[in-house]
Amino acid sequence: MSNVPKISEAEWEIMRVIWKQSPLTAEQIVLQLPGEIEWSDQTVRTFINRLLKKKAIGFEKSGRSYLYFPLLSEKECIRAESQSFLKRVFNGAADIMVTNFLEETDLSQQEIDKLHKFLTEKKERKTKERGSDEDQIKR
Amino acid sequence: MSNVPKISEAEWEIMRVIWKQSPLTAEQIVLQLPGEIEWSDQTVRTFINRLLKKKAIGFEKSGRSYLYFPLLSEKECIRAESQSFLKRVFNGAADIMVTNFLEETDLSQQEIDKLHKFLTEKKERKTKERGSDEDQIKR
DNA sequence: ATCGAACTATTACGATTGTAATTTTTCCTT
DNA sequence: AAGGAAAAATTACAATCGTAATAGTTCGAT
Repeated sequence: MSNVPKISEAEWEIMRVIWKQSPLTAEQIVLQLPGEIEWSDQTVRTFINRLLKKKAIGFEKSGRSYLYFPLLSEKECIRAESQSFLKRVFNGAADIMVTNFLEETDLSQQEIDKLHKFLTEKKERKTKERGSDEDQIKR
Repeated sequence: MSNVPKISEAEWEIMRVIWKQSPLTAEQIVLQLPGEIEWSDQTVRTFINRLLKKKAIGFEKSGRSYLYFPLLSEKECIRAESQSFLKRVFNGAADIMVTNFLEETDLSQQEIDKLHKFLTEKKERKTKERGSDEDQIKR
């Protein structure tokens, strides 16, 4: 499992479009790309082809053109990239990484609240779990 | 400001060593690399040279060899890489990214507590700040 | 059946990266 | 001063990436 190929920066843009909606033709993908991006059609098609070669997307024929759709889920790609980033930059220490982000990023009040609540829940869940964990260890 | 060059995965390993302690000779760097890494001396020296070219590190002569030291701080490199990762994978949304990490990573009780506390403090600080912020806006 | 527009596929090319080997320089030792 | 070991600098080479241009193919209209 988890043989996710490396998706390059440019390819991520393509994937994001396809994940949001699929299947799409190459032309539709070009149209759906964020406005800031100014790639020639050919460039986009190159990226599409590379994603095909990497089996990150697939296609089915439809008239003269192809309809592309994802073969990898956004979740698994995010997970793979996150792992790689974590390892590269933080040597794998997720908590340090999160702390750093919290320190460096200016989150809004709402965002902080949301995260705080999320952690409160996670704390509780974890506490409850502890019983069964120990059972398993003791076994 | 913030013209941090791109540090490749392999180069990060070198930087981590130099950040932990410097200045170091090339040989010392080789020795300080984590055991899992099995690069030939020449490979390491190639990476050192690339880091020199990128102005990520500098050196001073010492006998027949050089003593290398960082020109970029760990903090600024982490910040740059984090920004790039955030943009590439989460399209810039820091809160989503953190939530995702919290969901996906199996943090220990202690780590969760620490983060929870950190957020509690951040929440309070933010609340206090609000007064002066509004003052400034109202001004 | 044919021709052209629209698609896809192939090729290009310089930069960066991982991984070294080879060449050049430079102190230290004799 | 000379020779050699060790360090640094240069060169190598295939893979990936950004950025296209060009070549090949195919469907639809005449």
